[in-house]
Amino acid sequence: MNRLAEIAKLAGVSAATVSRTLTRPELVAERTRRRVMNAVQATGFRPNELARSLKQSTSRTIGLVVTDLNPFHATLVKGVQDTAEQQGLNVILFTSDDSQAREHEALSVLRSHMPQGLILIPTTHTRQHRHLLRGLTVVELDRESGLGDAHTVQIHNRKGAAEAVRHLISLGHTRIGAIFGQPHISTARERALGYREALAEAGLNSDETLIRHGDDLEASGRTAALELLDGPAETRPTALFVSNHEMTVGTIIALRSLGLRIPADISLAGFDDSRLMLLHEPPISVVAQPTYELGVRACEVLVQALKGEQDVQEVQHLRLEAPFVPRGSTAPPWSAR
Amino acid sequence: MNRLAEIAKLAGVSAATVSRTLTRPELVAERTRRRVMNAVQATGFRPNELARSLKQSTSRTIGLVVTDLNPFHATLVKGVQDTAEQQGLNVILFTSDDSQAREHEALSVLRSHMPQGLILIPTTHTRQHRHLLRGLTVVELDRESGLGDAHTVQIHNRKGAAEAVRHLISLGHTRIGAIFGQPHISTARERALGYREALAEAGLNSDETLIRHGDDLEASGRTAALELLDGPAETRPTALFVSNHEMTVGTIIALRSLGLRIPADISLAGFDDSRLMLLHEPPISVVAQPTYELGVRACEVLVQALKGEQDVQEVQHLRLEAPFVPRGSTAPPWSAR
DNA sequence: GTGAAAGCGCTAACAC
DNA sequence: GTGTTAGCGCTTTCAC
Repeated sequence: MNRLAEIAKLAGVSAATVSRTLTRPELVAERTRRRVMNAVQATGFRPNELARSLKQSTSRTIGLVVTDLNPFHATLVKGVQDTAEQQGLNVILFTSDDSQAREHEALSVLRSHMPQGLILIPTTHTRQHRHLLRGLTVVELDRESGLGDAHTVQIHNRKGAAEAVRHLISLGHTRIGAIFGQPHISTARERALGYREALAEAGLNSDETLIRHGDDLEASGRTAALELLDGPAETRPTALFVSNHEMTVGTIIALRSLGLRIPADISLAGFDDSRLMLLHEPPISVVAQPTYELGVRACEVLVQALKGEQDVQEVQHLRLEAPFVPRGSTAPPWSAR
Repeated sequence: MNRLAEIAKLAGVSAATVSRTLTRPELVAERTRRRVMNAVQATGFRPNELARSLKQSTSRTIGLVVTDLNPFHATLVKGVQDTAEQQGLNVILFTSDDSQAREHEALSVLRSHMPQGLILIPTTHTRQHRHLLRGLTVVELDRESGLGDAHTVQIHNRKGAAEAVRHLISLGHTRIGAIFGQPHISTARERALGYREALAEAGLNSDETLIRHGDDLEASGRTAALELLDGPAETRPTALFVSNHEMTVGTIIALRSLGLRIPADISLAGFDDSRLMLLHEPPISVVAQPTYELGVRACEVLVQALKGEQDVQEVQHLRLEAPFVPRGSTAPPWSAR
């Protein structure tokens, strides 16, 4: 006998009535409802989600695919999770590591779980996995893949980057090195645009030899920084703008290994705030993403989209502010002299 | 028509044969198998996990309940995730925030998903949720709740803590303040034991006024440190041992606000390594947990337990080494003078 | 307002 | 080796 039937027997009603009591209590007479609820509470019964989802052809589950699980993503995930829980949604988590195979697997597995929707940090492979997203409500988080029908929740990347670079320029820097992520990722592209925009405004022409593209991981930040600083002090950059957290960490390590003092020998502006950035001596100036809120908003957008499913729903494109926070790591050039 | 039946029609076989081809291909004739696989590949078919799990009364899913989602947990989760994926297991993630209600909800929801097993950072409430774990293979990670039938994967807390304190003693410290988590949590208790053990070995009697208990969050570390250092320099501790990462961060912040230099004015030994600890100036001496590996091992223990389900299986209790890593934050007392 | 019955998509006896 | 059939535990018409 299935579990629902047990409760039914206990309460002296049919299985259908138990089900109704649990899902649409207004359809059930007050007295019956009470009897059923008593039986439910006494046994600690909770309907089998799998059976329910199978029957309804959709689950109370959403997928969350992140590209990695560093502190930035952890905060993102927490924002999504907390919000999802409030909505009675469960989260199945995947990490794509920016890999084609893993993203494919994640999306494929996910489909077989009939999720209500999906929150996804897209990768450069997402477009070719388009078919795996068919019929799913998708919210792209942090980056965007260019798929027209997905909602997006991002920050003002260009603006944030421009602010940081303007700040460096206002301090008197003219040779500002930059380290971005891979150019086919939207965040990297937009942040690079902001960098160029700020330079152009100031009448500085952007020198391509001062630009590097890493892969958003610490090691590539280190390598890129070492390359940028591999030259005589007279010609090398007097400031660096690094466009994500991990690569900023890599840059800090590189600067140490070169014995360069921040900001005396070189100014550093990073991206993504963290306690590391805050507690570093000196504290690192950063473009501070509202990370937790990004997660929350992504989930909210998803929930809203799921609710209004019937209506002709507008695709939402949210952009949150990511203010530049000047701290001790940025100072006028040659301040050591 | 259900999706399996579609494939069946396409390949000119019955649904059962498609199912067999996918789950136990050795039972199907070579030729048939090829025809089925063609149809499967052509359509990108993947069986509905919900239906499969419902039928089999168990899913290819495991639950993962963490107490929070800070960088330490993120690494733990990543270890679990990566390993689970290799085993074809999906992870449903929950955060209990050490709250009774949230842990209850997490475990209750989880049950309704018929997971194969559960990896759990237990809380002080876990024992009273015992009934929600019935029939589930459980691996307790990081801490232990004392439930006899759960596997556990932890570090040598006592040993790690003792090493750290011995190091401080060997530097000449005799008044060593300590900040632990709540004493009803196993890690806090064990680390406190290690602290006392090291003091006892050295013939130092442990002074209860030098001990504080926080809640493993940053703010409580800050508060506790401020309390411990609220006194004349002559009587206050010359070194602090803080038994988790977040509270160590809080302590660093407290020391800064008091204008105390590390290690000149006070030595600091923390728990849990991170880039923050490493890049801090000076780098913080810590008991370094093998965090990622803890996650991996927890998942491995779970998988192994699931495999050997039939046999009378021994309950596994793993303890990994957490070596103390001395760095610049610990030095002889009064080294400033 | 409630019950009977069908069926979500799959797997596993059991028959052939 | 393969097909037929029953059923996992629930929800949802459709009757009454």
